[in-house]
Amino acid sequence: MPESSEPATPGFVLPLLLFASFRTMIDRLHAELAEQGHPDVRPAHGFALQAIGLDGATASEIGRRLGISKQAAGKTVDRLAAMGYVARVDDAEDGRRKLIRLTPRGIDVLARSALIFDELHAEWASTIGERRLADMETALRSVVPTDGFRLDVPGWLGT
Amino acid sequence: MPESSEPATPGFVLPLLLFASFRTMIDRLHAELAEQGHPDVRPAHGFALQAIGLDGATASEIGRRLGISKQAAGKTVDRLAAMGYVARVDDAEDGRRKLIRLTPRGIDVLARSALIFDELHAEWASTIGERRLADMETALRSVVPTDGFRLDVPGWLGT
DNA sequence: TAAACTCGACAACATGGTTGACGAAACAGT
DNA sequence: ACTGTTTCGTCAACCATGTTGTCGAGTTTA
Repeated sequence: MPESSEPATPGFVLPLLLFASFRTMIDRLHAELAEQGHPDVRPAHGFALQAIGLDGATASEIGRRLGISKQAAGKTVDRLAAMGYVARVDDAEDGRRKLIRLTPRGIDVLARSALIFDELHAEWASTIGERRLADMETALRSVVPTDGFRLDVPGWLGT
Repeated sequence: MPESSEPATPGFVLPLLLFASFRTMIDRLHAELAEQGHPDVRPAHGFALQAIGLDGATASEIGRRLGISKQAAGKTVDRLAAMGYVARVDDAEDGRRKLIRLTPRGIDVLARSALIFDELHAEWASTIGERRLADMETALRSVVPTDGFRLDVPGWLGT
């Protein structure tokens, strides 16, 4: 058969490469974080902490940002609070709301994550070339729906 | 400060792009599969079916291929069997083993997945250019550890 | 003031993982 | 040929992360 009817690489390879590289980055991030005093943070927690941000957020808002239910967000907040990364503070203006705020430890892990990601990015740039890496990012942007990132990484696989 | 000390894009953007594009592909795959008579297959199932393959495999072997415990593999096989995608058959030569085999329905979903992935690959090639896509795959290969793909997508985020 | 909405919490459940235990079958060494 | 070790599948208990439904309390709106 003519080779033009078959792609040079089977189509299923690309998603595997995308996932493997994503996973490689996240694994290296958490290996670094573990060495820097945050051994218990899991990938899922990182996304939740990002969703909370320096300004804090309510559980319902976190759920909206992550694309999960407010109940699920509340449970994740419970675990983060138990680990000392966030704290609930009552809202004086709205008796229903409880604002989730990052503790200094939570801020620390976010700051370290940003640094580590920059280092990993620089490492990849030197491996595959700054130009090619930038081109890859551009290419990926053009195939990803533009309506903002949805951060609901976990759970999306199940149910 | 000089802009050279700051990457053009913050480092955390790249992993988000990688995940978003992986997710986009998988979501589109399953949207297509749902239309083609497989509405109940979830991403996690797809990986397990791939691990089983046309030759079949035992639960322990599936666990090894996916990087999960044989017990977890057994539970996933239970669900796949309940949905009619696989069947357990006793091994005549080894009384301990039970070979997991794809049913015709299981083979069908694998075949359709391969086709859909090829279509998606072609679509991306026409969007971002065949050359650039091939270059991207090459670049990704060079930053992903070479020791084979680990397919344990679910669960890796948790625990 | 009354109705409607939003918030956080509780309960019950599904799914995809984990570890530990255990009997049955196969294998390896004396 | 027996015995000890390994492997296979399964059961049980548990954890993490989701889901839906419910509900009281507080806020907003008509």
